[in-house]
Amino acid sequence: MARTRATILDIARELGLSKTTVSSALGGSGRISEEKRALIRETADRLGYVANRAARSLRVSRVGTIGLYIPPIARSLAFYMDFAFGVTEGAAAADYDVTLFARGLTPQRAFHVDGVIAIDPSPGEPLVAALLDDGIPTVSVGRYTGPGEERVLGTLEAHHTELQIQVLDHLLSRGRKRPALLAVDDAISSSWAVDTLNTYLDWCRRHGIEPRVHEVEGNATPRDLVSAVASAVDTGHADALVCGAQGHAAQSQLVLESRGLTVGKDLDIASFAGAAALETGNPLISAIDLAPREYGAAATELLDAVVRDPDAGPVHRWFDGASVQLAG
Amino acid sequence: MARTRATILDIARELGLSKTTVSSALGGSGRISEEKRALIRETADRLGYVANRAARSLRVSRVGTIGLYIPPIARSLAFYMDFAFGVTEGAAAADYDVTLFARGLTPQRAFHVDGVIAIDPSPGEPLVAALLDDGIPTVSVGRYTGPGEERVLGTLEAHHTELQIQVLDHLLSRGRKRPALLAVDDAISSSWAVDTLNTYLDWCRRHGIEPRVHEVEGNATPRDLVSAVASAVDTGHADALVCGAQGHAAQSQLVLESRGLTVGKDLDIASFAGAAALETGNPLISAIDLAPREYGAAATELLDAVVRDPDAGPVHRWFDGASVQLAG
DNA sequence: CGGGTTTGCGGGAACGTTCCCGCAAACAAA
DNA sequence: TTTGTTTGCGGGAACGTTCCCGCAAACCCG
Repeated sequence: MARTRATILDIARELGLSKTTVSSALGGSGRISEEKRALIRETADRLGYVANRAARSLRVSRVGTIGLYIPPIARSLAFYMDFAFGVTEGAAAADYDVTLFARGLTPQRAFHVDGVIAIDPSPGEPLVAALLDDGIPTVSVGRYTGPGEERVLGTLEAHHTELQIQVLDHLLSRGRKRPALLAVDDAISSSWAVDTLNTYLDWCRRHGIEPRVHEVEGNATPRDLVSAVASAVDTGHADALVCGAQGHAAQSQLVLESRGLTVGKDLDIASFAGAAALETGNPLISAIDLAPREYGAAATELLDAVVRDPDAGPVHRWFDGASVQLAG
Repeated sequence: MARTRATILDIARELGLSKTTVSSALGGSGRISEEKRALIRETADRLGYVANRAARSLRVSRVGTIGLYIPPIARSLAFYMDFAFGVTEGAAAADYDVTLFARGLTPQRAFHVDGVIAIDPSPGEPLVAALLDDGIPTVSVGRYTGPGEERVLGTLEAHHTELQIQVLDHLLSRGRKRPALLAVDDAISSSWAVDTLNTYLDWCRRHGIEPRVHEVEGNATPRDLVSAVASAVDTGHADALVCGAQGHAAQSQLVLESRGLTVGKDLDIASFAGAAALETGNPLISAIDLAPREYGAAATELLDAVVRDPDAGPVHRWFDGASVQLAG
């Protein structure tokens, strides 16, 4: 119940040393004999010492915290959640804390971080614009276009296009010549949604395949999805469904199997937005695994780099951890 | 690009006052004339002043941060995500930051918070146990049973049982006398999962109804769900499906509608774990809306209370924001 | 053995706040 | 006028670190 933690001075007193000695012993710097260093370390964790972060921050004017901005999109939350965990893990490794930024957060609070990671920021997002305007070191995961975009210090991107083409090629190699795209009708179209549609259309053109695009609302009801799948299969004679929204692939499988169709035999299903529990790892669905945890960790690493050297100019990195999982 | 923020001293110099005066003017305390207070406030935000949190924390030995522990469960992430946003909003109102605790976080870091909110902590969770052991003020959302449970300072619970009974009663009032429970086979059975099953069994007994429990794996494949639904409907002759896992209600609707059955007419569907985009707000599905954002905000409020008065003894609160949305 | 260099450690200031005082001026009560 | 109280503000210390110094003792080399 001891509500006051041991300080560096307690350790010093205990050993008859000075706070300077203790500090440098614990910090690794300075010239200290090895025996003393070991002794200090030992008593430090005997007393349950843990450095006061506020004091350190005040002194070194580095907060040790990164902000994480997550867009308030109802779908694909699972991806963001995993991403957030990845950020947290990467941050712990680099001795950062992660604080959550929700939309509507007053930019005031943003000053208490060393930098922020914004995942899929939509162009109109005022918080991100405010952060950039205030000169907070910011890393964008996925391209950010919008006010202040020239001040984004780092951008991390995955090879979406290449991976999507791999998936489409794989369907083709399995003889599926009429893949339909169940695209998301994205009001605040992120760069990802736009790119995805273009990739599909391009691919169709290059292969002389007639594109079949079926738009699905962002928060479609099950009934909506049933009819979308029905129109793709029955009317459009699709022999493969390519889903743009997380969860839709698994849901489409439900629809097809309930109708007596066997996925992998009668039809194929693929997902461009994998990483859902029911999609990635499902042997019947070809999916892109964005590896959200590793993605998040990579974002942290990038942020750390630009925080350490803010004048390096905008840096762009590719994330190589994403992969495709091909079915059949 | 000014990387050094204005301090309280800058304001003082600018106005020829002392730091004490500026501090108390901004903090609201002290005896200051109203004109001076206004003047100080004005120049403060002219200079873009924002208080240095580290300095304040050091002085008042209050960090201004709460930790949020989220269990690493693959399903119902959407609920946790919304809950997290709710915590963030509530925290902002009470001038807290929220830092994310993932499992595997070294308890060391936990010292940098004023308290932590643990949502649905499983009994074996070592991080939560460590937090309690270290005397960190902890609020549990849902009952925590496990090592150190007597040190939990606050518990927030929703009226799960009552709400679930309401849902079952509603089904009965619509003439559904054979409701089947699609229960989650929860390895680390949370208090919620256990309570839910008991509620259903109790209710059946009281109404002289034969219980129909169909266990579904935590991360069931679509194919698993299809067969679970099929066995409930075809073999068990269920006239209503009650789903325990988030997302299963919407998915069951997909299955039924694909088979040509109309939800709300041929069969009913209800969800005990609402708050998913496709369930709550779906007029065909009776669902419990846990109101995750408000739930999170309430958790913050409770934590704030126990942090302010840690010696008040364990406090238990009911969350009254949850509701049922009845279909038909 | 005398000069210089290295080693091991301590003193003190600083980071930006808050808060306890003190103190003069103004004001009220006697 | 005298005494007491309120008002408005400032000085200084403290929170726990880190980091720049300084300074003895030990060591090295010729």
